[in-house]
Amino acid sequence: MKKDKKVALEKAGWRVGSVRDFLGLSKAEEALVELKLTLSRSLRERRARRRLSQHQLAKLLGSSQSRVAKMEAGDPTVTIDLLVRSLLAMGTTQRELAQAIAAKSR
Amino acid sequence: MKKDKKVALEKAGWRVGSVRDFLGLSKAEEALVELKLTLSRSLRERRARRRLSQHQLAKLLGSSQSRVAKMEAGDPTVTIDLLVRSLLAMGTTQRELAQAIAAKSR
DNA sequence: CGAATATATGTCAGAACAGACATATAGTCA
DNA sequence: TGACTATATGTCTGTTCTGACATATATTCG
Repeated sequence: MKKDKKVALEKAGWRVGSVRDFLGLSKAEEALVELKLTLSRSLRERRARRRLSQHQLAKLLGSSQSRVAKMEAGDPTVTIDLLVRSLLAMGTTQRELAQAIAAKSR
Repeated sequence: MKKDKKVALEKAGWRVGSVRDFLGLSKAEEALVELKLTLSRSLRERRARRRLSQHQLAKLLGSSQSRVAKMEAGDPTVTIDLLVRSLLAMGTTQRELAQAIAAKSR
């Protein structure tokens, strides 16, 4: 894992490799966090492309500005579910979603 | 989406074929259900490929046989988060995940 | 500077989900 | 048939997530 990424993860409050005693799980957790970051960035990009404020997007999603901020910040309390639902609600297709995930967004 | 709507949808048999908006699902909800089905299938395929029983996989994931069954059945109580975490725990890479999502089935 | 706007952060009650367990169903084989 | 194995389904309870709210921190503009 790259240093800046690890810093970003720690900043977001993640404790990598601490939970279960299953061998591959810490690696899986890492992958999960990466995926979340990918989706976070994708969400922010799409919002920016539409020139929506967090407040406007929140209204569109039936959520709140603070939660949108947390989605984009990769906050640990935000699930992939919420991120994906938000992306889909913005009109992202499954294929586009796949592309975003594949690209890992940089 | 409301849970009772999802339940009603399942009762109507949406798992077998194309998901349509005959119950008034929005495009985003439709896409979400499709995505979950895609991930469900992918999970089942990967488990089958490894010749693991649901019980074995459950133990590997730190979960239970019943939850694995629900994951594969696309049960409404199963989130995308759980599906993705399971796939990643099985060693699926982000790129492979993207491919699975892009393919939609198969 | 102060007002306006956008974004970030912390907290909390209620809602949704998780694993676990019991149990049902289905297939296999002796 | 009955024992065995795999999978499906229903439900419970503790845990986690969510939207909402308050509030802090930019940033812009007059």
